[in-house]
Amino acid sequence: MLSDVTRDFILHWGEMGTRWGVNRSVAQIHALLFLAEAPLPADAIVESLGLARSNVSNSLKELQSWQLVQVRHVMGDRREHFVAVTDIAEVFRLIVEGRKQREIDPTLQALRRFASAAEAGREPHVQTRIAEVLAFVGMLDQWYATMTGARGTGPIDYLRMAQEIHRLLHRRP
Amino acid sequence: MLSDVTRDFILHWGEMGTRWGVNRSVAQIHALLFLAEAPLPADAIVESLGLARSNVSNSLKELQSWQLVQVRHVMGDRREHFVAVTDIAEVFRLIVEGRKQREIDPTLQALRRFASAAEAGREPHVQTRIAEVLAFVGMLDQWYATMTGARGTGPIDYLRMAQEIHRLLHRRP
DNA sequence: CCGTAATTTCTGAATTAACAGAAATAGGCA
DNA sequence: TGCCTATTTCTGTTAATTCAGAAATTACGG
Repeated sequence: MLSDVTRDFILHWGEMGTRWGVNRSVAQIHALLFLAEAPLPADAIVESLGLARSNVSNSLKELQSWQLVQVRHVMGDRREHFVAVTDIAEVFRLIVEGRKQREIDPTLQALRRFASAAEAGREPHVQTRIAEVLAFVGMLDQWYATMTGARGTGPIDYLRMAQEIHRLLHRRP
Repeated sequence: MLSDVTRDFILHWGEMGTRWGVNRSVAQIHALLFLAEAPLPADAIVESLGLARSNVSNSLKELQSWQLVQVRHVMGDRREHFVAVTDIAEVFRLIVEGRKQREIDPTLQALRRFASAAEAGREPHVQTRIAEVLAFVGMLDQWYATMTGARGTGPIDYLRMAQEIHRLLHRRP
């Protein structure tokens, strides 16, 4: 049985998921595992959220492909148990990484094709605009690589650092 | 009649839109206006993309609410013409700003409620996790405010700066 | 090697979102 | 005021997604 807070958190998370192109079940299961104290078998998820077994199974596979959820084995129990990454900064990183791989990278590819085609074409405006988009997305990509590549620093450290630097640069003379 | 590049760009943009929770028509219209050389009346959009007039009307309203598209009036023409923001960095900023207002801010509110409720509750794990999420989202929010609040600097300058600082800090001794 | 429990895959139903067309409204001009 | 054009709102349909249940597969224990 879920507590009120847990239930509300899961519902909100699910709702947010749908807005960001993630299906509700996946987001809810993720929220549940994120708050769970111990690894949960699929059955427990089915009971807690009232979803079909198959749905839970597919959603868990999806979450594993994002590396947000891992399988654990419990001694004397044949079932698989699932845990979510609980470090919120790491969760964030994994989500950004996943979207990058699935969407930004292909978009970069596509933009490069479009840019070539536009150069060959007869539309200076289109050529310029696409070149600018390409440059911008490329820069975001670089920036992301930098941010996550920093040895020993997670996104939180990075954000703190950026803030601090900004304060130094912009403090009143 | 659209050129091949333009058409492909619009299709790709539309596809990306759906992945990020934006409806296809809205994203396509945005792409079309983004590449357009001059302000376009709704009819022209209908013809170019083969959408229903009503759909175009609603989508334009949506885009205006994001400030991504503005209305222009052309002398001697009663119809409204539409232009998109073409500075890609500004487009990026507006999208982030929109999502922040519509989703992050309400989420922050909700998280604060959950955090209070969790404190009152009897689940230390839940309390800790939610507190961490709240802290992290709050930090992102701050960071965003800093990034966009920088006088005279757009996201591009900010990204460049961040990269440069990172290089300085991490260069081999 | 067979039986059982666990899990995944497949298929169809149901829900939701996107969209076109019709009807209604607003805005200007004679 | 009355007409014409542009635009929006409303409503029903279509398409896409989500999801449950059944069937199939896999893994394990005896």
